[in-house]
Amino acid sequence: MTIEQGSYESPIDRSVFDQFAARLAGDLPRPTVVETMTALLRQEIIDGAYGPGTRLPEESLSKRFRISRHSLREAMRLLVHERLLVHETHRGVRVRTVDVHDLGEIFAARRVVECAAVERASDDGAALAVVRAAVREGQQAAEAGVWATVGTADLHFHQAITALAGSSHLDELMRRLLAELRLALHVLADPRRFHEPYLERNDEIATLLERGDRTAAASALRTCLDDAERQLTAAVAA
Amino acid sequence: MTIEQGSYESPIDRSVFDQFAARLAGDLPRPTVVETMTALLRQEIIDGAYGPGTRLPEESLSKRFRISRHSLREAMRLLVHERLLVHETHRGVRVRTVDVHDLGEIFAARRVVECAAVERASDDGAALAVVRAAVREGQQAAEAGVWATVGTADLHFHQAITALAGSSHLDELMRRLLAELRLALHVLADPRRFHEPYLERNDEIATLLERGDRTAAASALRTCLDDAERQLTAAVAA
DNA sequence: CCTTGTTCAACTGTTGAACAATATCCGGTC
DNA sequence: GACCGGATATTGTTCAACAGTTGAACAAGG
Repeated sequence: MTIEQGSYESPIDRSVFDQFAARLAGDLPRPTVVETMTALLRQEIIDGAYGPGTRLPEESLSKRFRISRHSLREAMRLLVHERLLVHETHRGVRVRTVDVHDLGEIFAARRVVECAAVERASDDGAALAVVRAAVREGQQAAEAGVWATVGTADLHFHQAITALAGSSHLDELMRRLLAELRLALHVLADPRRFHEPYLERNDEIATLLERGDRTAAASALRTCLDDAERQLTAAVAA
Repeated sequence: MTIEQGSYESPIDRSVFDQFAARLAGDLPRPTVVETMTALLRQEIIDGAYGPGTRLPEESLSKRFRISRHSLREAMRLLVHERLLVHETHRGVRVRTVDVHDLGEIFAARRVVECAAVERASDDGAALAVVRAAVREGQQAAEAGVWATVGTADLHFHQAITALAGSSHLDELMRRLLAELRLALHVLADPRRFHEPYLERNDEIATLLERGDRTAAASALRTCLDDAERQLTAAVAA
């Protein structure tokens, strides 16, 4: 996997921006330009629209979406804060590249948070139902053969696991960790080979949780995380 | 405790800004205006310079520090992202007010993270030394009678506890949780009465950790957190 | 008395232009 | 090929301007 070092160029995309703004406007008042831009950029980045390390020059991007440099800068600053972009003074921002060390830190945090969530899970039927739903989401995507969606479902599964702890702060932390992790997922050569085994393993974890056997669930979860870290580390190192 | 609803006004303070920038410049190249402003505002907020709910109008603040509205906006947006400020479209930003519900969420996350850190602590002598140092910092501040510093030392203690997990992500989460918590600490009528008992309790936890008795340490820590939450909840509710 | 416009001042959201500061590229020199 | 100076491109920062909203004061009407 080569590292994309160029910078993204494109003609005017104001329509994409407006469309995204409309989608955000689903509920409350018209979203702000900065809010829209932040959400749009975030989506594009985690979708892998700009390979790791890609420069995002202020002028081209602001022209592309027909927004001012100021609004764009505010949006990018937020994404830097979320660790999806990295910023160097007078050198601009680039899409974050997740290296082996980063992976280690991500999984270290995940082990603590997810395992704790499982061990201390309250008997919350609703929260467990979300876990089960994520498992099914993955199985259906697998039947349809859409392996990218299987990957997304796997992230949903772990987000649901975290939610068992009932802490919005931990939910938010996991949201960011998984977004960061998704950056690394783009380097996978064979998504199916990576994701498929976890369908059954997640199913088993969900079943153990439904039976109330938290210790066994935590143990299985920990093994999953260890394996995933090993595989991803190998993939990223290559 | 009355809730400050006014907005902060003050004459020009460019000197304060420059001084802070110089302090930040200790190591690397001259810090950016936005970086400086973010750090300065963050410090002022957690020091309680602007009571909870205080409005921070863009124009007065930017004039006060002689920086542009844009730079100020970027700084404030970051602090909103850190949950120290809250933002409402067209209504500006206010200093966050931590209510009883927020306290519950903060402590729920702290219980998970800190207890997990203690239970899974590696036998890292350096990390334990930091814990011990925080205990001593509190004891010395108590001897000097500076109870605000005792409170700060207590936060350092819990930060050091979290560091036992060896995860930069968890360290960062705890940094934010404790910053949020500090907002609530300002409502304490009698800091000494609140902080003093924890000097000995923290000492005991550190001792248990040094002996390698993680289970007992985790148990003691959990009790501490429960008590602190109860006290703070009562204080905030009043 | 309460509710419903109406008006106005204050503030935020957003943009464009301009200039300073710095990094990067490029050609010349040794 | 390594080092140096200047041209160029980007980022950092400010100022000025204007459209949109909010909040409050106030008038009109039931």
